[in-house]
Amino acid sequence: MEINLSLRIEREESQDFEMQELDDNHFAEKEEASMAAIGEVEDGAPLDVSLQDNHNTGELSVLEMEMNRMKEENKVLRKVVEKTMQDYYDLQMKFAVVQQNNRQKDPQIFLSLNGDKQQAIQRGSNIAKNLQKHGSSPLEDEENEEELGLSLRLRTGSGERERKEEENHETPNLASMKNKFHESHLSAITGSHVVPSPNRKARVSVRARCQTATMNDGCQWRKYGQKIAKGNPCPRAYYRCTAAPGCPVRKQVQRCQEDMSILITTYEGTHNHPLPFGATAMAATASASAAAAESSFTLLDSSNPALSNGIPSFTRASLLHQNPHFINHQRAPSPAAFPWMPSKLSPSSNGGNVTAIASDPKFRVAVAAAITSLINKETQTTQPNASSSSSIGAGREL
DNA sequence: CGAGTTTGACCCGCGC
DNA sequence: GCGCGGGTCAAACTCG
Repeated sequence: MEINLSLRIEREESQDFEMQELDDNHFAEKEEASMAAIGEVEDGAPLDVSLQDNHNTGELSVLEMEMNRMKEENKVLRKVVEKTMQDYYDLQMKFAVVQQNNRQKDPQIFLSLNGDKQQAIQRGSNIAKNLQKHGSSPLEDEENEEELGLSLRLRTGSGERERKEEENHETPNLASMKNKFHESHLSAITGSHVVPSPNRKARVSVRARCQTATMNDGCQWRKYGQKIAKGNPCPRAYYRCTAAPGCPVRKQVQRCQEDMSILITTYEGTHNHPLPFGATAMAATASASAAAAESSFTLLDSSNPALSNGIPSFTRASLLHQNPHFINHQRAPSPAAFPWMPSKLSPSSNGGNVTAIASDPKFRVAVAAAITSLINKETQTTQPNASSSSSIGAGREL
């Protein structure tokens, strides 16, 4: 199974734009008010002292009113940001569950963020269509990824073959792309021949336009090796997660040969410790993938008491690994709980690319669209369940 | 001095 | 069996 999450991020973040617009309005209004005050002073040619006092106090009151209004708006904006984060986290949890349920049905999931919300929603409906047609072709993906700001690919297939496919994907040429196209369609037609291996590890490949050496994903990494991979002059760097001792998660970072501005980061394994909120976005998919691999064995037993509340225990366990607050609050952890979290949950904060993505309303729309299409498909093929309907609700709410 | 990076050596799987 | 290539190790080095 391969799930492809592609996140398209426009350079101009809408929220930033809105904030900017808001600020501009404030400045315009403020300027207007002060200009009006000045105008009054200028119009009133004889400058009486008491009159000037009146003007000063009037200006002060106008400014105070402005400040109060700005405070109110700041509060509202803060609430919006908080709600966005909370919604995203909830969706993330639900997505992991849904993805687990669909692991054998859907070859690819494609999320995109590009342009306005309407486009995102339209793309969301395209997702559903693509899903019904065994997912978008690799060629389309390739074309799409050319436009990408960031793409997230999740795979749970067995090691070497997929690794080679990934190599092909990273250094595409016409022949290999043709082969891949043919291969994927063949496998889609004849059914998946990827036999789950007990030793396989979940791999999540993220492609992002990034000028820095590595993408800031909220985690703590230590470099342990570097290699020049064949066919790519750019060295591949190997990182190990050092956020907790013994954490098995590793990542490989390599620049795309075709476009040096694209950074390909491949994550492997599941974190054995709580993650900063930003990092959970990627870890959730990796963990869900790992859970899917595990489920091949644990779910074989229908009498397995692991299932409760519609959430398989391993899924909940993996969620708990990432966030111990899941049971108690089912929402984003407070910064106090995780001191390394960025204290300001604003899209423009330096908490990492993922944090910015997570708080992007377009991302929410795209996630909602993808989840909705997934669930729609699921309800068509299987019986509806409680988590699905709640997810739909969440999706619609977004 | 501890943590992180660099880099050559080594291990292992795979194809021929 | 051998060579190749990807992945990892570990000593040396750097940096704060």
